[in-house]
Amino acid sequence: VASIARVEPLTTARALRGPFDYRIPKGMEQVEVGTMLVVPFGRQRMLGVVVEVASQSELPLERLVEPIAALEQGVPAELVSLGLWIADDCCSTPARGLALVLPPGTGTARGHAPAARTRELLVASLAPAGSAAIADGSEVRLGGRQRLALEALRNGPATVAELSASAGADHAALRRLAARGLIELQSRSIRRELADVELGSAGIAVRPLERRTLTADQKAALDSLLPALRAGRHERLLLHGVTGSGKTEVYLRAAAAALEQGRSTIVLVPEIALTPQTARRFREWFGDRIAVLHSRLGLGERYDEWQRLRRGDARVVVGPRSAVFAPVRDLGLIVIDEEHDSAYKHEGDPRYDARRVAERRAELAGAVLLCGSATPRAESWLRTRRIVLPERVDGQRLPPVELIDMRETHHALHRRTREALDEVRREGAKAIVLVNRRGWSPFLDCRSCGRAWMCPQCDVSLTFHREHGAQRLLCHHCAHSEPVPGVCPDCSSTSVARHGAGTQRLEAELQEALAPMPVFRLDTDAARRKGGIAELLHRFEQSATGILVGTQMVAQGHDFPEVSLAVVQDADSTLRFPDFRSEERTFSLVSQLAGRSGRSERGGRVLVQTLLPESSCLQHAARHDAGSFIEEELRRREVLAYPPFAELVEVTTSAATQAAADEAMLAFKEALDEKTPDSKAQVLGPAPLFRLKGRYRSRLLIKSRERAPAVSAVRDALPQVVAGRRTSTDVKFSVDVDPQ
DNA sequence: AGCACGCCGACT
DNA sequence: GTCGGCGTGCTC
Repeated sequence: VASIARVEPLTTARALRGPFDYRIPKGMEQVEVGTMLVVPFGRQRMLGVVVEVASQSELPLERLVEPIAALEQGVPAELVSLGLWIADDCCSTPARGLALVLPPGTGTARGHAPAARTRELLVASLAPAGSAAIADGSEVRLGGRQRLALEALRNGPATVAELSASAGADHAALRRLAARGLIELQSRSIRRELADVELGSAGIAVRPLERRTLTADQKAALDSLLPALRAGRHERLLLHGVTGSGKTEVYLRAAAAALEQGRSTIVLVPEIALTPQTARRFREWFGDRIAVLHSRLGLGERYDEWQRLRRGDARVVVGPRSAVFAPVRDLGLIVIDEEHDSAYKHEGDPRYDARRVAERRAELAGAVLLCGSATPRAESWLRTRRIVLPERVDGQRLPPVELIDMRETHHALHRRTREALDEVRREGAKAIVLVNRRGWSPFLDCRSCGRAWMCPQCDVSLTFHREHGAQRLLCHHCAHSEPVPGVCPDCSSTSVARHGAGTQRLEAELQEALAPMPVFRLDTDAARRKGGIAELLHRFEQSATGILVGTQMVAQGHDFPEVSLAVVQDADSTLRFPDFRSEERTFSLVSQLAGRSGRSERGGRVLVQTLLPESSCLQHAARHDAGSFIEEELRRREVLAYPPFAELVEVTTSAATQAAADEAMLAFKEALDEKTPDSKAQVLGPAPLFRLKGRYRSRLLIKSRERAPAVSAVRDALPQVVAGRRTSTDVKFSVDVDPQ
């Protein structure tokens, strides 16, 4: 009789090694893999997920306790194993892996799932005794952290999370302070913030499909998928098609074919902002069998969509990377649109890659994986069967790309670029200008003593921002912001110089130079304002003429037929990045932007400003030759033993001091060496990383021919160091398998 | 991660 | 003596 439930408690602790066994009482029916249980755990009660149901336990039965309750809503078993696999694959914890697949609204909170739109927050405030204690500190004995916490609270109440960031005070320290009556702790119920705006390009009209019949290429692509789709056989396919070659049409037909077999489809897009427009295309075909799933839906909405998918009412889901965890019934197809996009990599713990998760899920479900891109990753090119869509559906040619040598120029825009923009104005057309920097100027210095303005929390220079007359210096890595200096604090000189040009400055300069043509700015600062991206793009589309200035966002997925000129202001900004993927990224960015131009009747052109016009990735991009670029890139990576010919695992430590970060890293490296005495894995570093949000960091890179042994060595060494060695408590480890 | 236990320095 | 910070160990 199966009466034991193996449960993973939903806690983030690294040192905790589950699963833990619980005795299922007679009355508690329907406990299966995926059931969520409220269980007693030590002195606490905690939410956990059943990962296995067994008839026996290694522990004597009388040591086991019974769950307190079972939640109504659980997780499909298929997703439980996917979550646990991610935990392993990314060197994370079971709880964090499982958190990815839980029904919406089921946090990692203790107790029971918050059904209401509230969450509990522990808020600390200074008690009268505490204020007195600060006034004459000598009267009370306090630890360093406690003193810091008390002092921080003088500015008003704060949450535990805030205090641990500012004063390093943890729950335990605060509870002791509370026990002594120096502070008060209150559990405050706060309303979960709900997205009140419809996201994405709500206002943008969908152009009717030019053609509902497939081109010969599209048909060939589809035909090559159908056998596997109909047989329920796992297969991977890379659809390599230039911008405008009709990849979406192939996705639609493939999803329709899956649906004919009674099977569901997951469609992944790189960004939430791209969800609505893709969802709309699919809705034309599939009506209300479409669901949309992303983190900015309100909790209620998200829960409803999740339920519709789980019940099988909706059979096609569109969303960003997290939609790969959609609880669909009978998965038959996963589509990954713009598969090269780095947004598919999740930047929190676990640092999963939705493309890899999709591969795994499709494989387990016997589903077809269909990836599409105009600029595929070298990895996919090498490992996936490929089908080419060489022509644009409208029969137009790709626009000519011109590389402009910036070595002789001191302006942000070359004379030829300015002339081309002026021509756009005269013709009443539209242009897109890609500027890879937010703000006005990326750095400031003092003309007389050379002082540079840096962030006090991070080792980066502050960016000068100027918008609507307001000026600030901002750090792009943390929330730090300070007023613009009038004089240099070191030498009292009043001559402070701003260097370089960002989106704000280009916007202002173009506004002046090209008046009365309207200039629209698209970057994260502009997107945050009311209306957001959608409204901005709508205004650009509605305008008869105009310039769209912005960061990478302008290169993505929005089609404007009247754009006849695309400019990359500084193509080297991505190339200068010290990273083996920088060439691929640059190639892709230039190609994507080129795809935005030249759909107009007057044709189009692309200008790429660069200090390195002879660089091979720009040369290939100028010829629209993705194939040769990738082949060359693959040869280079093979020689240097980079992915896909090797696997990289990046381990980072962070701490309040460099010494602590380094020490922890050395301890880890020792533990790792013990795990892999004879391995062929190469351990590079540790090397210090630049300081971020007040935390000093250290980085270790492990390079290995095979992924599994490297990952498992790291996975074994981690808890040993975290739990065993007495590295100072505030050291944090972070592991990134296959960093982007 | 939480939570309790127990060691040991600091102060009555 | 006692108070309280801080290190250590455990959770089915």
